[in-house]
Amino acid sequence: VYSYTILIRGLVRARQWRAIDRLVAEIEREGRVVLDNVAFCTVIAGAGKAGEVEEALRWFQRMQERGCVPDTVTFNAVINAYGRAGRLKEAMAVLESMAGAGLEPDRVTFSTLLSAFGSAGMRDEAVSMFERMQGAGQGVDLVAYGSMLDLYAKAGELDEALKLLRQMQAGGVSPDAACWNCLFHGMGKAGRVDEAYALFAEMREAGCAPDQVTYSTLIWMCSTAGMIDRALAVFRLMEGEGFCPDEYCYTALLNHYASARQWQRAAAVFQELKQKGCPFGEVTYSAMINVFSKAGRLAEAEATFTEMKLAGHPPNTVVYSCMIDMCGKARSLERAVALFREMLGAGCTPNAVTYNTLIDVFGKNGRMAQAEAAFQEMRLAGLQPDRVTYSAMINGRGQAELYPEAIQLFEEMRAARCQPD
RNA sequence: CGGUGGUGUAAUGCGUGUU
Repeated sequence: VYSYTILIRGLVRARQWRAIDRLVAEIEREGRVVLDNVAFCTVIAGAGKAGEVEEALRWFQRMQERGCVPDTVTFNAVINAYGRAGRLKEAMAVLESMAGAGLEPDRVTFSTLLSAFGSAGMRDEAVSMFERMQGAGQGVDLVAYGSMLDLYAKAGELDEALKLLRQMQAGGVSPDAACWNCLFHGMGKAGRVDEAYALFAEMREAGCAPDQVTYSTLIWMCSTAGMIDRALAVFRLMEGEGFCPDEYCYTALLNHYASARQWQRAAAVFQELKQKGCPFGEVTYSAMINVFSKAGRLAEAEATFTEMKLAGHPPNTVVYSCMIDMCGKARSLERAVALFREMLGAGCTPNAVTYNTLIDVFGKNGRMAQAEAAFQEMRLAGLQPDRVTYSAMINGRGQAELYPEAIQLFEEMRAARCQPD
C-alpha cells in the first residue's frame, strides 16, 4: 500500500487523474493490496487543491463503496475541496456527516473552515469562528492566524490584518513567512508599496526568513504598481540571497511589460527563463502571449501559441480568450472565430470571460447578430452574464444604433440582480 | 518523510484629458 500510495502521489502532483483511475483499477484487479484512507485521501486532497472538486468527490464516494471508512484526515480533505470551490453549504454538510460518524473536528478542520469562509466571502462568519477558537484557549495556531490574515488582506481590510499581526506579536506568537506574505499581497493589491517595504524590513528584523513566495509577491507588487526598477531590484536581491527566481517572478515581470507594451523586453525575459532551465507552464506561456497580444504582435503571439502546444501544454481557456481578444482588436474576425471553434474542438470549456470577449469582438466589428448569439449561448451554457457582459452588449447595440434595445439591457441587468456600476 | 488546513503569477467591457 505504501509503495502504491507514493506512486499515486506522483500522479496526483502531475494531475494525471485518468492515469490514477487506471492504476487503481489495476491494483484492484490484482487484489493483493487494499487501498486505505491514506491512499484515497492523497487523491482527494490533491484533486481538491487543483480545483477538481468533482474528481475529489468521486474518490470520496468510491472509497466508501469499497468499504473504506473515512477518518478525520479524509473528512478534512473533502471539506477543503468544497471550501476552496466556495461551496460552503456542502462543506458544512460534510462537517455534519463527520460528526455523524463520531469524529471530532480538530485544529485542521477549523482552519480549513476559516479559509472556506474566506473563499465564500463570508468574512463575519470567519471572524466569529476565529474568536470562538481564541476564547476556547486552544486551537489557534499559525495556520489559523494565516487564514485570517489572508482573509483580511483579500477583503482589503489591511488595518484589521495589521491589528491581528500586532496582536500575535503581543501574545508572543512570531508570524511565519506565510503570515507576512499575506500582508504583502494585500499591500500590493492596495498599491501600498512603501508600507510593504517597511513591513518587509520589519520581517527581517524579527528574524523571519523570506521565502520564494515573499520575493515573488514583492516582485508582483512592484510590477503591478508599474515600478519595474524596484521589481528588478527585488529580483536581484533574491538571487543574491541564493534563491532562484521561479516562474511566478518571471510572470510578474512579463505582466508589467504587457501593460507597458514592451514586448521586446518581455521576449528577452522569456528567453532568459528558458535558458536558465527554470520550469514553467501554461500560466507563463499565457502571460507571454498576453504581452504580444496587448502589443498587437499577432505573428509573435501565434508563434508562442504554437510553441506551447508543441511543448505539451494544450492552451487553456485563458490563452484562447486572450488570442480571441487580440484577433478581435486586430479586426481578424475569421481567425477569432476559428480559434473559438478550435477551442471547443479541443474540449476546452469557454467561461464568462471568453463569452464576454466574443461579444465585445463581434460588437466592435459591427457583427451584432453574432454578438447576440454569443450572449444567448453564454446563458445556455449556464453562465451568468456579469457587468462586463452587459456593458459590452450595451456598447454593441449602441454602436449599431439600437438605442432602445441598449437601454432595455440596462433594465435586464437590474432584473438579473446585476447591479450597474 | 505513504495522506488533510493558511500565502505568490496570466485573459474580457466602460471610464479615467485630446476622436
